[in-house]
Amino acid sequence: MSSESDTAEKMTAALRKAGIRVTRQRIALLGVLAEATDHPDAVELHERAKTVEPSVSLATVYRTLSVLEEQGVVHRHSFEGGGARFETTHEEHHDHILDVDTGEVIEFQSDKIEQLQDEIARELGYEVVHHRLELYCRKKT
Amino acid sequence: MSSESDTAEKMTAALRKAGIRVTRQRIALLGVLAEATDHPDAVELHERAKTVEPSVSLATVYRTLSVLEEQGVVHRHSFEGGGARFETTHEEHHDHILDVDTGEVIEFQSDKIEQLQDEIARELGYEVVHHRLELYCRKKT
DNA sequence: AATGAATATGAGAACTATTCACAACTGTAA
DNA sequence: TTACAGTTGTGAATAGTTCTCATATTCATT
Repeated sequence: MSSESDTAEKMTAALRKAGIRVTRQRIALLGVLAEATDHPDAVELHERAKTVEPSVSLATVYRTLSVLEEQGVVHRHSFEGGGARFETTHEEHHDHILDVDTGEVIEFQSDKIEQLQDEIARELGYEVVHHRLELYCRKKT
Repeated sequence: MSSESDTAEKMTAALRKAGIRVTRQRIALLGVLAEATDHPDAVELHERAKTVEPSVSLATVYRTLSVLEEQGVVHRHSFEGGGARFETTHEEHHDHILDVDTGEVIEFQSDKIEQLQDEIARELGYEVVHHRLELYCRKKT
């Protein structure tokens, strides 16, 4: 199991390797991303980053998130309602259950579904580049 | 197999039954929705509706689409990139493949995937209210 | 056909999430 | 330490959608 600082360092290394500058603002954002266990949006990440590096602007948060997404170190999700939400890619691939009452996000993973997706695409002459699977659920009574 | 006017009439009936007024603008929109075989967005639906009823405004298109969604006669999709796109609910439930190169939308249906989704949710103490499954694909070479 | 009351409409302002333009600043390789 | 390309904050701009409000329309009742 890797620590938050491990995760942040790995992301930093990925940036350096790609010739992308590691600025104070980016360090702050990488830090909050690494320690986030939820799926925060850009405004929330901005709030958190400001406690570390008060100068960070929201525009920079957005710009940096796009850079990080391009570098493959964060994933952007667009769940129903509200803006995009982010998480680091240091975990295994997974999809999401959204609790429609509480807004809670639960991660799950199903090889079978992934396989079926590939099969369906293949039969239609396609290959899956990426997918989006979200289950909007309610707690069973 | 039902005709476009059947579909439009069913939608009209649903509105009447719910005590919702059937206006010229709504008739125009229901018409274009019924005959659409693609997945148009609000602006596109507005264009099409204007050819039938020139007075329709974009605001009314949006308002009516929300009403129709509440009444369960249209589905709203938020595919990656761009705004919401709509289709009538007169077909069987299905999910979508999006061709990442051409933007083409292909419909597919998989009972197995649906079952697996229910299973996964159930194991975690949830029941699926609705889901979103989109495969972003590229044509196989 | 006329009435009336609630509902729907068009126009444009407002709003939300995000990106852009640009002048000033800063990380990094030399 | 310098040089310069990449990055930043600010505020303006954009896209998609919803809201406000005065006017117009639908439709059940007469």
